[in-house]
Amino acid sequence: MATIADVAKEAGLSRATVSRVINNYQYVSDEKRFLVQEAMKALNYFPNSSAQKLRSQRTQTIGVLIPVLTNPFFAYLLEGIDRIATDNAYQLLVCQTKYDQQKEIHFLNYLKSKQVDGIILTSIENNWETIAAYTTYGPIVLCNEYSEQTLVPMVRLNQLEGSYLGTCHLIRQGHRKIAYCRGGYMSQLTKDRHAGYKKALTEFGIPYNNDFIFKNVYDLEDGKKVLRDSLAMENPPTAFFAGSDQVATGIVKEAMKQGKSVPGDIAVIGFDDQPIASVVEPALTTIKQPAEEIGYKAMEVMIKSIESELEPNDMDIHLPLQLIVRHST
Amino acid sequence: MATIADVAKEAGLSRATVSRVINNYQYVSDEKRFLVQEAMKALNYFPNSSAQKLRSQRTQTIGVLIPVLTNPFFAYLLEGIDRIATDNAYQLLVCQTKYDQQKEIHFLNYLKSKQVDGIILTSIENNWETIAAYTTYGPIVLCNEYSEQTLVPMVRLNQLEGSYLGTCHLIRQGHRKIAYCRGGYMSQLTKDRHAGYKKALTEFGIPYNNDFIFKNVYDLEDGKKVLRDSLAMENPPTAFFAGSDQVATGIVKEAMKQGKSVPGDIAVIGFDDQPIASVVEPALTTIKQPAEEIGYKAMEVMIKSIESELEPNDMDIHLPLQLIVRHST
DNA sequence: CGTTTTCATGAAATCGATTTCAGAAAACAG
DNA sequence: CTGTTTTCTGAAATCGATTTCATGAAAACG
Repeated sequence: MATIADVAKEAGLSRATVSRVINNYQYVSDEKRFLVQEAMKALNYFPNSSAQKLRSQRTQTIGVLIPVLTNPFFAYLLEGIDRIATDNAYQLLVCQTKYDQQKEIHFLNYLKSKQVDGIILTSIENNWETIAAYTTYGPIVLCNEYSEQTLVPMVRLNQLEGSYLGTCHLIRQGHRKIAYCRGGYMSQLTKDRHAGYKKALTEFGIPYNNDFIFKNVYDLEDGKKVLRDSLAMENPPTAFFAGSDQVATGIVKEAMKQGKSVPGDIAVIGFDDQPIASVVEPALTTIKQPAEEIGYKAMEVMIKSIESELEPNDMDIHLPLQLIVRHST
Repeated sequence: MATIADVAKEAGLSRATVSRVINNYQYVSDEKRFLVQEAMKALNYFPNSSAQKLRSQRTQTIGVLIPVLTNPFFAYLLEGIDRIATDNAYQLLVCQTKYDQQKEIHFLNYLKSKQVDGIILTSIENNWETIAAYTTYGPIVLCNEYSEQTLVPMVRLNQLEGSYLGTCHLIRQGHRKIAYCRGGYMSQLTKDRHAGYKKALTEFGIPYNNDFIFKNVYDLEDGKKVLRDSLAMENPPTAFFAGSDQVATGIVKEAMKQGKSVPGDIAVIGFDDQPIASVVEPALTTIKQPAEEIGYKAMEVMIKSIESELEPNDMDIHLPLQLIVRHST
């Protein structure tokens, strides 16, 4: 593969001038510019990107840490991030953490090795102090998941309001025994959702029942298990608030299989509004999260961060959540 | 950020020795190795990855070209690729082509700029000669999509057999008016599927009807439209063979909405066996494609390619397809 | 017309690592 | 005890670009 020196020789000019043409610097005469371009074509030249990165100290690459690619919510989030990245000539290094602390640290170190210009976190596995330490090495943007601090920009939804809305909806449908399904680790997002659920119960004077909290629930199969477990209870819940549409779908499918009617016997409400939510029968009532939009904003803020154009109100961007009522409630 | 020179100074040794410790070269005395490690810790040193890549001419990065991230089939494919990549200390540069020729070329050029060590193609947008020209610059592996050549390794399924199996199944259920939905561009994969469909018809003496071929059909909404269009036909098909579970789901949902019974009035068969296939009611009969396994194999072959350990039978790996009969037929 | 800007180019330094080469010290063999 | 091989280390070259600095020519200015 030809190098910049080869091109310079071919064009009868210096490496500096070739470099100027590559980076279209304004003060190059049309004549020389043409010579360089011809030489580049003749030699089929492409600049070595590692050399460019090393010298310029810019990688035009953003690391995106996501738990799992196959979760549609994150796929859409990534789609949003990618859209803005592509428009601005940035590349994405997609890093799956699989909800693992070590992996998260490993990927954060890409900032230290200058492999990426910045990192977008869509989930948080380590405690905040650990992560905060990395802000010295490059911009970090939080999206979807968040933390109670103001050190790095965040793009988020009001999760408390989301679960509050959903729970109120269930209560207004007459339910008083409402189960709530969540993941394992109590992240800020999880805490807020939990708080919204509790707030609704409290407002309507419904006692909080710890037996109605299902933990470590992530996917469709987990949802099915939740429903089966609940039926084995002495005093089972009549409504379920799931942490994702996958889980909600699992609950609905299993309920139907067990001969229960939805929403007659059991009401279910999901989170996300993924395509699956309108496919399952009955279609899911759900809290819509604008995944792609979160991605757009996060990447926009990241670019501003890199170009030091961050404004105060970029630090905490809120996007609206929306209750979508279908037929599962 | 500290450099290798700082570490060398701190440890009272040369840069070469530090480098040897980083790359754990065997001939370094325990004493010096320890000194270097201490110095690295003390300075919180991480090697600059661009410098490493430039000097070693290895990026440990593979470019993966996929049409769209939000299509679950490709998400699972990517998941498979990522699994093997992670296990072998490779990173993935995920590149969405959005079925665009220019973008595909753009990403292939990463090979020329030595930004990636190799490229995995999961779809093909340009003609084969164009792509073949890039094999000079680094290994290319074809996965899922393929071409009738033997220049680069391929990991694929017998698509002809897949659609043949599916069509035969529909015929055996008594259908003779069978529609077939496909995308726009006639790739080899699309051609083979089409051939399998035709082959089944021919074997059972059913005439091929061009009106039953629906083109440019990709997602759920397209599927719904197909069903509506078909109902407007004078002599509508009684069965549909869809190119993906998304499309099949759209057909099923719309059929139910239009008051048709599935599979009573209309039978539908999908492709992929995505999660959605078992969620929709009635659950889809489909041709299961082992997406993750394709990803595993593709990345394994890529690594072999890079390490020049490719064997003749790695050049064309076939994985089995499977007809899964559920309730939509 | 002399002086200051602006434009255009090249030589050389630089980014931060790895690798080659050469030589010293230690281990081993005869 | 000498000669050979193996182990260990450092100086310097190298990977392939960009950037700084210097310089001369051309244009603009008063």
